Amino acid sequence: MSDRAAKGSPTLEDVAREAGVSRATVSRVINGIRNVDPSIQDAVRQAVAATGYVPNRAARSLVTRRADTVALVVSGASADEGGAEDGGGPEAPLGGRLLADPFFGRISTGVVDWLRRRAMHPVLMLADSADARKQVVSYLRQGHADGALLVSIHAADPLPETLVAAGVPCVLFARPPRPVPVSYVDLAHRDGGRLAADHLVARGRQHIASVTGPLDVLASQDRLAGFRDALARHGHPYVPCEEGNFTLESGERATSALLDRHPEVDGLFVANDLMAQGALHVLRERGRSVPGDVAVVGFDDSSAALSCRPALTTVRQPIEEMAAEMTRLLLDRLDQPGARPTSVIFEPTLVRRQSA
Amino acid sequence: MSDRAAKGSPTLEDVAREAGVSRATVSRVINGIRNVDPSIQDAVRQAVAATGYVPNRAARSLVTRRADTVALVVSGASADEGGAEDGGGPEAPLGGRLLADPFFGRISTGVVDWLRRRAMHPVLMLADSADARKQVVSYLRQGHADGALLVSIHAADPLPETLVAAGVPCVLFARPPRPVPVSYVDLAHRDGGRLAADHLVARGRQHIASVTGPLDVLASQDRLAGFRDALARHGHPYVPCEEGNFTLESGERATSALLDRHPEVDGLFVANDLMAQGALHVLRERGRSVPGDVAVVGFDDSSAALSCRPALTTVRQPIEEMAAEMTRLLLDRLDQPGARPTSVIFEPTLVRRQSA
DNA sequence: CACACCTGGGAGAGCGCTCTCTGAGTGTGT
DNA sequence: ACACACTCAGAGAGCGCTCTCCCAGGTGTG
Repeated sequence: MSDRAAKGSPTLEDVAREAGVSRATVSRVINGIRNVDPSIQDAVRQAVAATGYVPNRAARSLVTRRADTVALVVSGASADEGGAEDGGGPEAPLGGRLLADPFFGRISTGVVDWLRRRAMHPVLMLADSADARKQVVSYLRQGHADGALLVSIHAADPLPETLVAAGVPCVLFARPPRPVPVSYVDLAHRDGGRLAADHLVARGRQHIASVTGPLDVLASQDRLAGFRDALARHGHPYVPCEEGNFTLESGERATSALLDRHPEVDGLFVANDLMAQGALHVLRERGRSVPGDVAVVGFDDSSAALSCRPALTTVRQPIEEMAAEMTRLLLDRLDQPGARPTSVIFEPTLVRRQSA
Repeated sequence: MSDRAAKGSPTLEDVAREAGVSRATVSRVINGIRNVDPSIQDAVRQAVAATGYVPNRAARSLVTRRADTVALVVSGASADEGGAEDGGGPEAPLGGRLLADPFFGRISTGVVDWLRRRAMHPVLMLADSADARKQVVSYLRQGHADGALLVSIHAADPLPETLVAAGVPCVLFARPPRPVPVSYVDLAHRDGGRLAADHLVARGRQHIASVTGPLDVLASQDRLAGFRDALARHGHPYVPCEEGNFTLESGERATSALLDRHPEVDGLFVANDLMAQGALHVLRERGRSVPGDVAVVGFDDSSAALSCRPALTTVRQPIEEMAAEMTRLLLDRLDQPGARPTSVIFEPTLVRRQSA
């Protein structure tokens, strides 16, 4: 069993000798079996078992020019970069916000789940600075991975274009900010905003406002646009807004500001659950009951939605399924490099709980 | 720039021709420069730039027998396995609890952060079933990764022993349940328990109880043991306990049970922050003020500790640093395979907030 | 009965890199 | 003056695998 430690693991050659056939035949049996006599197949398989043979990945990759690995790149700006940045609110002491975000956990769950059916596993890469981005590109160009799953948040992120230009097959999570010939999965964020608006109106709310996500993020813009459109159709021409940056603390701050300016608010759409949790804190402090005085609708259906009291009514994003689909698209792309880019858009759903 | 797509990227040979030297010399320049004339070094570097050369990882790995990659294995039982399992509480709808846990996010932050200084990146693997575990072992034996960082939760997990037996260099996060000659990092969980006990006593609490983690997890046992020992020293011979499984819902359930049996409780140590959040919910429902009527101390200092109201006083586990150290140990091990296994134990600290 | 055709298996040429070995050139010691 | 070390660059042998030939033997056809 510990041949490996012993003195170099057995090679194809060893197996071939053991089975009394040629290297080529063993190779044929191990990969898709093409025209090999069943009795010889058996002999080879026995020899493999006897020698404890495991194919050497590097040698195979060298000739097939495939790594059988994909990169999962989490991209976003960090402190050393320009662009919209939260200054490290109360949830930042953990350092490296990107991976600590439950959002990322849900994505990797979906990715890993799908990949391992093909005995593949993702290489985790963080692209949070110009340097890191360079590293990612070079890593991919070295052929260590066949393609990339790119989770990019900010609209200013150059990585999607860079990778596509470098000829690296990739699939994005979320529509690229500028048009790029690349596949992606996304959520119909506008529909999500509409769902929230319809629900608040159905609950009889008259003074409806929103805490938005950072407006340099496409998803935030779309959620807000969908929300506004739907409210307009319900006869609400103006929607008070305050911008947050998806952190708990920013949700508290934005909600406070909103209530100061518009104390009459009785319905609130918050662009993610974490900020919605912050909104609940502020409302409680101010003695406003939820959903009695103010109904609150969140977005994501993350674990935060369940750990609040009252539990959040929220717009669910099927992140795991989206991540799985993203992975599927990349694998398809690798199987047939010629294919045209595609996009798959998922529909959000409203999850009703106590807050609205 | 898109040489790659063009027709096979340039090889060492191409660079050598361009620079007018031999392949070997180019290789010497590209790796640690050993005895190469400065003027020739320049020529080679220019040729590299001119051709856009990027070394082929597979070819290099084939001869060096190093993959320059490590695996980050997250191991734990899942529904299809025996062993202590929560039935999928309210936080489970996301599927695949393991990666969605913020705990994992913090670990990967620490790992990635350290690895990329060496231009390395982790391959993410989930070992949540016998099949998946087999896949992990085979993957490592194929030489796709040089070693493994193993985050294993349950005491019954066979993976640590399997990997060590297979001769795969690895480092564990948390002490292995059975003695195995392997390096690991861990927290002084007993000291954490003691910290919580001392704090509750200092706050003048007389009736102190605990919601524990699953007792098949070493860390849970140790936290409880340390807590009990310290209380005994303070003259509290008996500590009412209720077992949870680290989920919010189990924290609620355990706290309810505890309060039913011991309504006099005025100090509570909960073995992780998520369950502590559940405890706060129950206390609020029962009209017990925190910290007035009951003081609550959590464990971890996760983001949950900050999103509660009142914010949790908690025992901080420096997970990112522990993960970074784990990574460092593995890299050391890879650099000098002969070295003896080591262990590094981190000290917890008490973070005081509102709940106690 | 000669010819083409198909099937199953072996021989061998690389994939792109590293690294040892060899040898030419340049100093040093006696 | 010669032997000796020492420095630096090239030649070339693989690492373990895949895959394209190519050939042997069996089957079908005119």
